[in-house]
Amino acid sequence: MAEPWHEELRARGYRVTPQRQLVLEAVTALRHATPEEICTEVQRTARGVNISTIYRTLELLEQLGLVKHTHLGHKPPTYHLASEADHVHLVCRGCGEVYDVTPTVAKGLVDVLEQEYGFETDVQHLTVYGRCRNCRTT
Amino acid sequence: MAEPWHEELRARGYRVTPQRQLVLEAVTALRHATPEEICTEVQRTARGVNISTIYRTLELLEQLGLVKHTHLGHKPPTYHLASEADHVHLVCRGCGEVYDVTPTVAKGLVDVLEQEYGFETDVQHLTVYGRCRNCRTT
DNA sequence: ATGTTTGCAAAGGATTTGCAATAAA
DNA sequence: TTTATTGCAAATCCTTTGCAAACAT
Repeated sequence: MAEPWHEELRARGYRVTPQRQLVLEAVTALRHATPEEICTEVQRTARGVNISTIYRTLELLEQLGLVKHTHLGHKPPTYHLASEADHVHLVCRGCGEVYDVTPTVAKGLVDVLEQEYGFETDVQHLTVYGRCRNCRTT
Repeated sequence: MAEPWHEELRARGYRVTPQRQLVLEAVTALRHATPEEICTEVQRTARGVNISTIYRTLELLEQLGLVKHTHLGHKPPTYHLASEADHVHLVCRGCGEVYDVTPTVAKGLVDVLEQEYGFETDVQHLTVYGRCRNCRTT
């Protein structure tokens, strides 16, 4: 229970609550989960937790730099741990699967945008849509 | 008024209405506009047009392949003409500006994903977040 | 005339907010 | 005790849907 982020919270005048711990655990366990899905996961342990608490907690955790969110197509934003190695998301239009791949795949893109447009790419938020190997053959 | 898509519509049993023409004109004029913004634009000419008509029309026009939509961050989907040359979107986190750039910037990325992961990239739906030249210097 | 399309109002899903009660410090 | 946090309900925002009236063909 002596997790480092507990002190981080208190130092900023926030409080460590069971709800906040559970949300962080859920984000850790689920990877790329929507608020709704996180809520369901949290409620497996603590039934009473309200969806609005989930939203407020995710906002706080993101502010603290513990989690991040991405927009994957139509669906609500999905959250994942910030500490996870940075990755690029591949979203398959066929099966809907989300794959994480190394940011190095985007090196060429990043370099071109930098040189040609002076644009600094946020690689961690890069999402690529398309068709995965499985769905292309079927 | 003898636009080619009019026949296309009728051929499929749909009807050519003022609302549909206005929506297409608005999408043409605005580029990357949300349904809300398109509605406002349309209403400058025809006040009575309802937002639900905008949604239904955009859905129809997209089905016909005349317009496409993209998800740009938090905001509602934005629509643009399908006939516009394909492009990659650069979204600046600083000023919110959306830049269109040639899909060739993604060649490296596309090739790597193809070779390493067997993933077929949908370049037209690629959106890159980051900071534009202006916002980096300021 | 016939069947599509529209405007309106109501329903829906996701997210936010106000507030009194609860719990962390 | 003090004040941040929670649960609840209501409010908002965006989008969809049902339906009768209006319009394109």
